[in-house]
Amino acid sequence: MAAMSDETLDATDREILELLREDARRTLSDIAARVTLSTAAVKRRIDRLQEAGVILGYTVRVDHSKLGWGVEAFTELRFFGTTNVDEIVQTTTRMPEAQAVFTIAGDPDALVWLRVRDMAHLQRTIDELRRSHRVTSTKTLIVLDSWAGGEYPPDGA
Amino acid sequence: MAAMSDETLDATDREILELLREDARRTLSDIAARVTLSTAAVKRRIDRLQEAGVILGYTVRVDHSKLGWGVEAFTELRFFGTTNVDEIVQTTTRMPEAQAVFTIAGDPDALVWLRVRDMAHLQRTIDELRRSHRVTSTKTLIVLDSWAGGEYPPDGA
DNA sequence: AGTGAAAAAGCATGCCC
DNA sequence: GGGCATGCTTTTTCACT
Repeated sequence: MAAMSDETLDATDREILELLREDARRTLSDIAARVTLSTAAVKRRIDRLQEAGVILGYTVRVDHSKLGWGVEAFTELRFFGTTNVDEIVQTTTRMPEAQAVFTIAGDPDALVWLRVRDMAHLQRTIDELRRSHRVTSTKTLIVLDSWAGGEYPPDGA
Repeated sequence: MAAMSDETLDATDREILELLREDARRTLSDIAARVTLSTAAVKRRIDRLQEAGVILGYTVRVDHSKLGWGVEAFTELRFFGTTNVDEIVQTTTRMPEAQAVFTIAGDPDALVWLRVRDMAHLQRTIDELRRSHRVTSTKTLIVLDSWAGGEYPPDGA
């Protein structure tokens, strides 16, 4: 939760993170050329970022609509007074339809990012959400279009 | 938007995608061993998935709180009757605080996923959102905790 | 589509500045 | 913290099944 254990990142570190965000498969030599450093120096920096927990891992970006999961939605959940938040997250995250789960301060209590095949599937998924917790109400926002990305903070930490 | 141009993915393709989702830096030989195929065969499948647009790219997962951007929120936006949706997305996506933007069917009109340094920064960011469009109202959900991940569809497309 | 092997590219390490 | 040189691993390509 705090800043980096030892030191704050410098401009080069942030540049490297941005390059990896764009394409995590960039070679060290490619990155090295762009930040005007040697491959060894870049590798040491990346290792340090990984060690410090700034870099959590690497993943592939997939076009889910190409896989037939073309419908995206957000469902706002409200619970009875004392519902265990961990329990919500635990059961929800096991659903293959859940992309992400956010517990919220205030109203609603949680926000679930869903990805499903079609509207019928969405209906079933929402029903499942309602059943699996002590839900008092849900509201589902159906996504028409989305944009994801965003740069890294250009200024320091 | 439709399924894969040529053919549907088989179980091995989905297994490879899942392995890459867990860790996009796995070597071909590592993947090959897990799916009991040769590295060359795995490479051709991955190349084909990329060619087909199923694989969009590779990215790094970062612990934003370690970078000092520890506050996450969703802001629901409502606009005047005829506001150009593209315009909303265009201007919002230029903000470094915007992680993602979703246009929504119904109410609200859009959902913006924000990541900011602190509450003061959140306030400024929401103000900016309100100013930059013909916004009639906003509602911001502050994230207490989040979980992201989720498996790939285990069944075929 | 898959395999196996050779060539090319990239990575990892040790040593020095 | 950075660079260079070197041995090792991985990727990439190709001929063959």
